[in-house]
Amino acid sequence: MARKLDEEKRSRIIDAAKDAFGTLGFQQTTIKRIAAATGIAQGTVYTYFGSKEELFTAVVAGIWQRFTDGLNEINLRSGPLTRKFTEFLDFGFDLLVQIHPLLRGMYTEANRKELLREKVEVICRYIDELFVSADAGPLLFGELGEDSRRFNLNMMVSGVLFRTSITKPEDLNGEIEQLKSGILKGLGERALFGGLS
Amino acid sequence: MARKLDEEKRSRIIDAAKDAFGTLGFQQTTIKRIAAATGIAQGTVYTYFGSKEELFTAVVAGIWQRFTDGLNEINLRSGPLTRKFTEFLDFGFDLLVQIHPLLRGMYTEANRKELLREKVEVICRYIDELFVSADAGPLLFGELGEDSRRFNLNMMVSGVLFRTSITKPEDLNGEIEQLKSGILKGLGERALFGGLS
Amino acid sequence: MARKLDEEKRSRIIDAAKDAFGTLGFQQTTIKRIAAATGIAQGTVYTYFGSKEELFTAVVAGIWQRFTDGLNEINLRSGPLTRKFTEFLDFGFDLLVQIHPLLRGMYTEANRKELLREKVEVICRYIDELFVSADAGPLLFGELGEDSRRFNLNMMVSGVLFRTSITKPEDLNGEIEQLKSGILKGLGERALFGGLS
Amino acid sequence: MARKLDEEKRSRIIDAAKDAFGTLGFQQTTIKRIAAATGIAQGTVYTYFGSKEELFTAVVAGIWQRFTDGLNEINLRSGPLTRKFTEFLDFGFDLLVQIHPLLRGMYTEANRKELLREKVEVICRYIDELFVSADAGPLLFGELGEDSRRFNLNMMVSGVLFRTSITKPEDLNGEIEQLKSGILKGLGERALFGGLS
DNA sequence: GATGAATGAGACTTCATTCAT
DNA sequence: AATGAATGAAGTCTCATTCAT
Repeated sequence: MARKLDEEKRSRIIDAAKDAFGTLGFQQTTIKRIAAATGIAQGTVYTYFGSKEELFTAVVAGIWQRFTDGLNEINLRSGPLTRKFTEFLDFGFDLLVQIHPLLRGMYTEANRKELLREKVEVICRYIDELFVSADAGPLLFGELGEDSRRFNLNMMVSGVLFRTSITKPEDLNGEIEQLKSGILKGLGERALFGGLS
Repeated sequence: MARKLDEEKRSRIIDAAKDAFGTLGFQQTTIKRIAAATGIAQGTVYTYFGSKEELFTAVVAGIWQRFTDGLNEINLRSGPLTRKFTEFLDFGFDLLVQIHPLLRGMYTEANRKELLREKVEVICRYIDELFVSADAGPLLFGELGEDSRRFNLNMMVSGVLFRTSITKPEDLNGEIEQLKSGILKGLGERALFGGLS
Repeated sequence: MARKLDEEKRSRIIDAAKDAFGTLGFQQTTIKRIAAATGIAQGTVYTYFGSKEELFTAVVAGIWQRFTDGLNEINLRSGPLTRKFTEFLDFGFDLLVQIHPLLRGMYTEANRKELLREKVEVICRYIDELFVSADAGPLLFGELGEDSRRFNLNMMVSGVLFRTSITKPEDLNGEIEQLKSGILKGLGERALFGGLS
Repeated sequence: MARKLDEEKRSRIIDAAKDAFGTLGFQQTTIKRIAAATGIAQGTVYTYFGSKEELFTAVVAGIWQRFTDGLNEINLRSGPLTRKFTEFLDFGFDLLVQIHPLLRGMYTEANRKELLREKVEVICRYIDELFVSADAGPLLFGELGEDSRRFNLNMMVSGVLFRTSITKPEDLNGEIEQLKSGILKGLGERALFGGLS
């Protein structure tokens, strides 16, 4: 037998690619750089991924996979809404830190934009159901109707992604803290007004 | 007279650049294309702008200038909050349609990100003051505290920009209609609940 | 036994290579493709042939071997000139169909050209002897002297190879029919003029 | 005004390309090499020719143009068939020396093959008309019918091209001498037999 | 011996920028 | 000041060959 296709190497490439795409965006990232960061030859990247584009897609797919896996796991747990939502926030923002560098790269081409829009939709639906199933819809945005609630939720999620994507890596942790506490503070205030737990 | 000629040529370059950057993004836009669209020689672009990057910045600056000019003008008008805000929305989204293609290009480099963050801040402050000075803060996001109101406002503005930037040009008008009506609907519902006008 | 396995694998490689070189030419043929077609690993090709070039040479050598074997066999048969020559034509053109795709690859490098020149020489000598030994030299190109006859013969053979090599695969059979009938028609007409059989 | 597109530079590129394509074939020839031989930057080649393929085509077109120009000029002259044909031979072979390196490159791709086949057709027609209009058809290949005469002529022209394309550059002059004298000798001998001048 | 992943040189082409005219 | 040809660095991807397994 010859050397086997190395799952670990594949994942090292993805990691390096994630960093690089993140730091420089899709266009400015070079295969050379990714290869160097992985410690392999340029050509070897093409053993694992057919093209730069394919590599990018694989990076995004991997992250999203981890995200949905995490959501499912959280859903299986029992516990009050507050805890579930906090867990969701922690998990989601943790992952966002990792996605962060990639977000920018996703604005660029039509198909990737579509990808992103779709993901946002999924996230919003997840959160909405979380609250509605706990009979706590108003916690989200007060006594608005369903449409308005969903609209505001979508804006909120979109806003988080936007602010994240225009934040420099070194400021990211601080920014995320602010976002989290901003969200939770709003929930808390509404709970006060609405007498919800 | 020569000066006037120059200014006019400079602005023709900026116009062509705006279109091109918009259609293709920063990276894929070539100076050659911009020059051709302007009807001048490639080299001449460098008489007016030191580099592609500088040209991009100038394009953004131009748009922003028009935006703040517009805001000031609206402010000078008198009228009820509702009308002012509607005018603001109309004006802002109109401009957004024009910026739209450029937004993407602004996520890419550190300095551009900072630029964008700054602009968002300005917009939020403007809206907040618009409502607060009309004594209509709660219209925005209910009876939340000042911090939460500002946070939600920022998320809303960020969300609009995010959604806009992941929308394909051909879908843009529809998307903007949805955003506008979503915003106004929320305001309307809050007015009902709060008995505000 | 091991030896036998080897020989068989070697010849399978040659067959795949013949097809590949034929279809795509030397440059565009990849070792990977040949390996895949053979059902072995890329690296294994190098166990049997030192380089792509060497493999190409082996392919040509194999074909030529079959050609000379065929000629010898025809020579051993008895029969009138006409029949022998027709058999030669049929056999030669049959093989040519198989070589066809390779011909192109032989114009490229100096050593291969020399190879080709040499083969043409052999073919011409064979034909000339066939006719001369049957006392039918004039059939070939009329009452020309020996030198001229040989020259014309060489041109004819060269011409066949040339026309073949600029014929697209899908037109090859038609072209060969034309060449054959052109050759035979000439012989027939000369036989009429010269009263030869 | 800026530097003008330089016709002389263009032709220097073509010359360098002719040599390179000839020496190495289409595939192995690199733009880098051509640029270096011309003494310009690699990128500059693309100012004059859109692609390597386009450059190749231009090279061939240029040569063919000179060829047909030459034929027309010879046709305009008056004089006996012998002189005209000798002039044709001299001119044709002179040019062939220059084409020589390119011939190989023309066997490779379908469209180029078609090109070549077409050119051969033109040449044959020219020669045939030259002899027939001088009422000297039999000089070509004896008393054969029209079809056979044309067939043999085509084989002869094809044969010349074939032999030329498998001749190494350093042997080319010798080879051409042999081809010329072989052709002329055949004509001479037929003239003797047929009593033609 | 067989395997096929790894290598890395190198190919074509693009394009921001420069600079001779 | 305007022009646009020239530059050359750089990018993605291919592939013959090597070599660890």
